Amino acid sequence: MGTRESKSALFEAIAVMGKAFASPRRLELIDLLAQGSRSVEELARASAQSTANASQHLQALYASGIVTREREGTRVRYALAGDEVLALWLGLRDASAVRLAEVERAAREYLGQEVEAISRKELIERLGRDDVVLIDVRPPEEFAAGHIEGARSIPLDELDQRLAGLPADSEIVAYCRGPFCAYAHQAVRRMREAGRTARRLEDGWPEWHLNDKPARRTRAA
Amino acid sequence: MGTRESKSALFEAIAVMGKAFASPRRLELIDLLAQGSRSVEELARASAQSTANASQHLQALYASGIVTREREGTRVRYALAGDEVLALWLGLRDASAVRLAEVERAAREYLGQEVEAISRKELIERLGRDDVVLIDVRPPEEFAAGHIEGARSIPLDELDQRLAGLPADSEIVAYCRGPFCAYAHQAVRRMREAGRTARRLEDGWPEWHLNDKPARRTRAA
DNA sequence: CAAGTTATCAATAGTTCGCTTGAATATCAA
DNA sequence: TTGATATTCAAGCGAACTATTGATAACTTG
Repeated sequence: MGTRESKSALFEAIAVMGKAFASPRRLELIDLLAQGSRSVEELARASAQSTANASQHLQALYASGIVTREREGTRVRYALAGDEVLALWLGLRDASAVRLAEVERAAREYLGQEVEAISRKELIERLGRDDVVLIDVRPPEEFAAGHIEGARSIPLDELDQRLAGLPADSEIVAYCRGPFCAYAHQAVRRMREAGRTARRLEDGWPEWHLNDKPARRTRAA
Repeated sequence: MGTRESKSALFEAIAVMGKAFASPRRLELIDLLAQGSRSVEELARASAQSTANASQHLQALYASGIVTREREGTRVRYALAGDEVLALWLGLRDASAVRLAEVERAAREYLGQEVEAISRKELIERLGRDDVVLIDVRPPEEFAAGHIEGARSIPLDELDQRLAGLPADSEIVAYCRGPFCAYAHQAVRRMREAGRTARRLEDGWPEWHLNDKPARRTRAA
């Protein structure tokens, strides 16, 4: 009975997950978790908020089904709950960039001078021909948690010192956390200043990983 | 300058769209709009809320880039802003069903006794062989706004009277707004009670429409 | 232009949210 | 057990959100 009641109960239950995406702080945590699982303290540090606050948000994310958690000795490791959730976050991010001018504007300001990008498809081709050097400019922990096959880890901090070790005659492609992450942009700008031929991959690791799946989703998103 | 500031500005801007999905009432409006565009008053009536309240929520959805609107004489017609937005809503709905037991429970309670479903793929095959009768049991306005090619509009209200007009020897497949919409379930139950062979389509019109697109998304979701 | 519809606005009250601070708890290592 | 580290809990307060009500504005029709 109570058709009306149970219908609104359904929307209320779905909104529990929706609320997870309603706070900038939580979105930043989700974005970090899209790179791989992390402890509370790491997440708090990387997102520049207090541990207590990060912990609260992470608990909210846990309650809304967005993340899983696992105790590891004295720390607790949080991770995205699954690829549907990752797809949802990327979808929100991209849809907001399309529909909200303010997102586009903020992204442009944050990323600085635009640098030339290479598509996923072209990268795959050229990797097959061994025609390009692919570098992952994210922090080493994120590389360790997962990276594009064939990439070398060169964290942005170390780029200047390690640039000499890269072949001078190949084009270099840098990637990082995603299209709204500034690392690859910065890396490419620095390499070009140093006289190298460099571009950034249009996407980052999460997108690569998601699109690399054998059987895609059955239903939307 | 202000790298930190502009980064948080970016997440704040994205959260503007995220907030749209944080309220059950708004989700219900989005779900209705997934069937086609509607005026404020229609939406208010269909979701059993006051016009003023629906209007407020619709304005919030407009501000977050989820919907577009257009004045039509004395009324204002709202519509989903695009397929990315539709995909986002379907993704949230499905992800919440996977990750939140409460959503599953509420859906089961709302839908009542489960009825046998037919997959999209099988339906396409059998439609090709003219082996099945497909009926759309949504309200007529929704059928008019878009429907599966080859379907006949038989609103649930009229099913009992019009059942006699359907061939007695074919299987009948009913579809409605989506997997969480009760119309198709009810239709199939009634047809079976009347001695017909009937199943429901696993998805509804929005999913069909979205998956029918020629070139799918470039990036996630 | 007057009447009727449809949509929005404005003000309010109750509720929830978000961040801060300081204390409490859990685990590990010595 | 004690100390150290990582996480969570609890309380508080201001801000933001939500639904309600009644008034107002926009548009169409007669």
